[in-house]
Amino acid sequence: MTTAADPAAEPSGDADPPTRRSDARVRITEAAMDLFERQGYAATTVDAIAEQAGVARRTFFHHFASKDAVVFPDHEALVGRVSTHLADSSSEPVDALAGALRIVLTSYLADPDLALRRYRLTRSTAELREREIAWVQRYQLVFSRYLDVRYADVPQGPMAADVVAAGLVAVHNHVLRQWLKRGGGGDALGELEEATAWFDRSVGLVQRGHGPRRIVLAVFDDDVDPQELVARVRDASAAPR
Amino acid sequence: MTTAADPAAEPSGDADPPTRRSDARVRITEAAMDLFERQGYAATTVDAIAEQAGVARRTFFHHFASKDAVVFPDHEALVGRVSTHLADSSSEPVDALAGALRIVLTSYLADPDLALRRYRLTRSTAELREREIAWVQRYQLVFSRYLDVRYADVPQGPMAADVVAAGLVAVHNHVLRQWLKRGGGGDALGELEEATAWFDRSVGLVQRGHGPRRIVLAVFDDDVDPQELVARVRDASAAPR
DNA sequence: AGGAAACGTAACACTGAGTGCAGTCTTCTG
DNA sequence: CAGAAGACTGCACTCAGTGTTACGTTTCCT
Repeated sequence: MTTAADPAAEPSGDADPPTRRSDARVRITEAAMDLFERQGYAATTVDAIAEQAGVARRTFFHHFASKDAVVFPDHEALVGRVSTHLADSSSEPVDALAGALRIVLTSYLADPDLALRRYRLTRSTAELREREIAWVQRYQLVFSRYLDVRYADVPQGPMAADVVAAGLVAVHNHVLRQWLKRGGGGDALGELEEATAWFDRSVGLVQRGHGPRRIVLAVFDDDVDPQELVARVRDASAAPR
Repeated sequence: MTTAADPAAEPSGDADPPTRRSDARVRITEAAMDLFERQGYAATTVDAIAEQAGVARRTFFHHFASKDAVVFPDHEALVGRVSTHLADSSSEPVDALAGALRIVLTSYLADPDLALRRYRLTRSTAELREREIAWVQRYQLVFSRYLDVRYADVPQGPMAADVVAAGLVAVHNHVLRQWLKRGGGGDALGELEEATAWFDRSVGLVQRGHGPRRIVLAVFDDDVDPQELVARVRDASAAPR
């Protein structure tokens, strides 16, 4: 069994000679996803994946640390990209984090088909769900550490950092899940933008700029021109803090 | 090996005959924690645990579904207690959830020694950390489902439910972690109370009572008596919504 | 009390994930 | 072309987890 050196699978009609650089990794992921979907995750052995990929069993474990890692092949790289984005960003904390969420969501949107297959798979397999949760926690930890520094001076800083990190991750996951549930349609990135803005508005912890939330006490004559009153309130609300 | 029926371990000087109901479970957990702490989690085999507990290997798996389950023996029951608490509670959503957090924290506080041993263990073992995160997610899901119903009418209801659930879990974990980090001292329950109150105050999503956040536009004559102005503002702020 | 059901425990055999190691083949480079 | 680097393979091994059957004890029912 595991008949090695079997050059059978090459469906894509490429003209160039078989550039066998490291397509093994790709073949393995495709074979794995295919088998997982058809037989279920638990019923698929690593042996079966290796055989279908035309690869030795040991080679599977050279590319992926475990059977479940094949379902989330590049999360590690994504965490890295998010970290560097935050390290390089100089904008307001919540804006930087919103940018980080955008990076993550975009990576899902880049291949909707794969995202949906993974979604169906994780929905049906408790083990994979746990693994995914562990990944999400990685992002949350990165966020929390990032905010810890910026919230150093505010009263409940470290706790606020944890809460805002958890909240923003929840926002992202909510938007992503809605998108997945409706089969990948609609403007998920727009919804994320809207959702982060909503979060920013609704959660009083965010510390945009500096100082506490403003309260404007305006005193007018009771015969003030209504139009002028509206204009003044508008200007005061829109003014930079 | 695995010398069975070895009635050696009975350190507690009970007078009654060895009521061998299910002390095997207790013996297993104690043996496991002991070996995990001394040799590390990965280096301890289930065989070794069973042998030290004076029990057959198969018996271990009759009591615990997996090697890691022995570290979190009664989380399932705790999730159940939290669920029923929420189902029975008729107070304001956030108060009910604060009560749920109190239940969870109290269960840690009930046995500080065990909590601290578990903490050290999970800190040093990635596999156990993942498992713990999965448990936390269970609570968050229960919270989120609970809030989903109560936030059915507000604009961003489902998302607010996710965000508040995540935030409250983060609050709990923060308080718990602080308590664990300082070795189990101080009034953790009091801190939790304070922290949930702070969350309630700071997060505008909480929807205590009903209706959106108020904006009061007050118009006064410019020769208003300052004391009267202060009094009126105080009364307006303190008024029930 | 006698007997049956329920349960905890035990022993055995088996599958399958993951690891360590030693060796082979491919490919890139001087 | 030789040689180094790295990808791939084969094999043997450990250990987690499962299914099954069987045995003893406890408990509960008649």
